[in-house]
Amino acid sequence: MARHESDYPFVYVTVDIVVLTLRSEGLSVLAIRRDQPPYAGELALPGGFVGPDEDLLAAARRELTEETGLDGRRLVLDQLATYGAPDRDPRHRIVSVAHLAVTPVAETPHAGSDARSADWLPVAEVAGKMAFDHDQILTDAITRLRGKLEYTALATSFLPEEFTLAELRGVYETIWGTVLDPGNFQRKIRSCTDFVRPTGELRSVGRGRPAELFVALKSGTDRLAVPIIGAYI
Amino acid sequence: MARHESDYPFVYVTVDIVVLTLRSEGLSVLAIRRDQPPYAGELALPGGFVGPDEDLLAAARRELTEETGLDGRRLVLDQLATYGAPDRDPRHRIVSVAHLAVTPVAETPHAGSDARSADWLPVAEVAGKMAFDHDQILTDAITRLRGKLEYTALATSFLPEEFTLAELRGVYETIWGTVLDPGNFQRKIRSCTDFVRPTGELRSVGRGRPAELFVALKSGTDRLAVPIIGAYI
DNA sequence: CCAAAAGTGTTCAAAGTACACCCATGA
DNA sequence: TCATGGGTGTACTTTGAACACTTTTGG
Repeated sequence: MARHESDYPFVYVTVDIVVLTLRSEGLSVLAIRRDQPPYAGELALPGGFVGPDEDLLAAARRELTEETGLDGRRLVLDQLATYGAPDRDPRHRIVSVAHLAVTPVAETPHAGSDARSADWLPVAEVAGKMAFDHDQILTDAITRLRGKLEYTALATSFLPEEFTLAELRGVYETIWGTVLDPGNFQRKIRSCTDFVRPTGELRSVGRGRPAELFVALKSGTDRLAVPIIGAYI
Repeated sequence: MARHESDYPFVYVTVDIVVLTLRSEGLSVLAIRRDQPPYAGELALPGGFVGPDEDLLAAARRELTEETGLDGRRLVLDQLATYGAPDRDPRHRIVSVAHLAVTPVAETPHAGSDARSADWLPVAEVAGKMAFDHDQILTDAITRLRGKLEYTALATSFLPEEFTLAELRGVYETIWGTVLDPGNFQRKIRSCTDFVRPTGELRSVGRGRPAELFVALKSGTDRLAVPIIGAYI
């Protein structure tokens, strides 16, 4: 602080949100198609300016609702990282606080202001095609997600309130890109006393023995006492 | 983005840096005593405004040098989190991007502009006594540090270029607040092929068999193939 | 020689892995 | 009854924890 702070230029501060969900096509991200320049017509993450008296997390939640109409109640949202390269936006100096959100099988989003469309797109499909530095933000979000699956209850945030262990296993398999042994997975999850709880009800899906239903004991970002698998990859 | 961005107010963006090192008193943080209001005379983290065309990380490195005179070369620095509660600074709306830095046994810092003094203080001594939301930032930094020791090479950043395994073990013991078995630690570290490399030289300190010297194979924030201990706490 | 710290060996327990096997359902 | 997915049993392997023991120095 060599000079007084009023000598320093103001900066625009925005929030961007990487909303992830699982669909039949795999891990998908909520992307908007920009209506206005710069990058008009290109894909981008939902986001917008932080209000003058607004907390960063509140701004992220508000923007998400405004731009996509997604209901924020069962949504898990927390801060990812902040991106502030001087040339990341061609118009102004904009520092953006990126957030990571996870939501259960998604309602269809509807485009809000400033966006031609808002849609779920498989992450493989949008990779390398986003405006600004949003490709980097998406990459960082997925890396963070893979890590968080290990030591938090985040996997349950991809599922509805009640789910089977096969569905939970599918979350890990899709996001980690691995195949997990159903029997060992079952034992591992049931042995964690702070992760999920069986409801006692059963659900029959097509052929096969009906599966027991479970509910999550923790919210998405809460830490588990024991990590779930033990190795990244 | 309901309105055009120029309708939105500007925000001040700063960087704050939690610089940590190990001294005889334990884990210590670089704290300045503020010269100007608000919070004049109180402890705070070094930090300052981001320049108009300056990257966030570059701003953190510059501020650290300006305010404390610390040489940034062997310093490991990366982003921690961003703090933006509307009332976190009584003067203006300030969003601060906090950074975590780790440095080997420290030179004495000298106070720079806007600070009466800059000093290493044990973290237990400053806890609960800092200006703004800097107590929270410090707490978050230490939590992050404890986690990063597990899966990155960060522990070596607390040590000079050459160190013994006993010194490395001391880093983990101090920061985790645990006692580790010297024999098991030795085997564990030597079995990681991507963490440290013995130089072949020995160093004798007081009594006891001389210890082999090691150098780090990775920079502080690089991920290790195998986590070091296996349990947080 | 003795104390102290470095480093190695050995044993035991816990956790993860592989896979065989039984259970319950729909077609 | 057969295929399919849920769930359990079990043997094997790997990893970590505890601790005895040897090595190498300074006093």
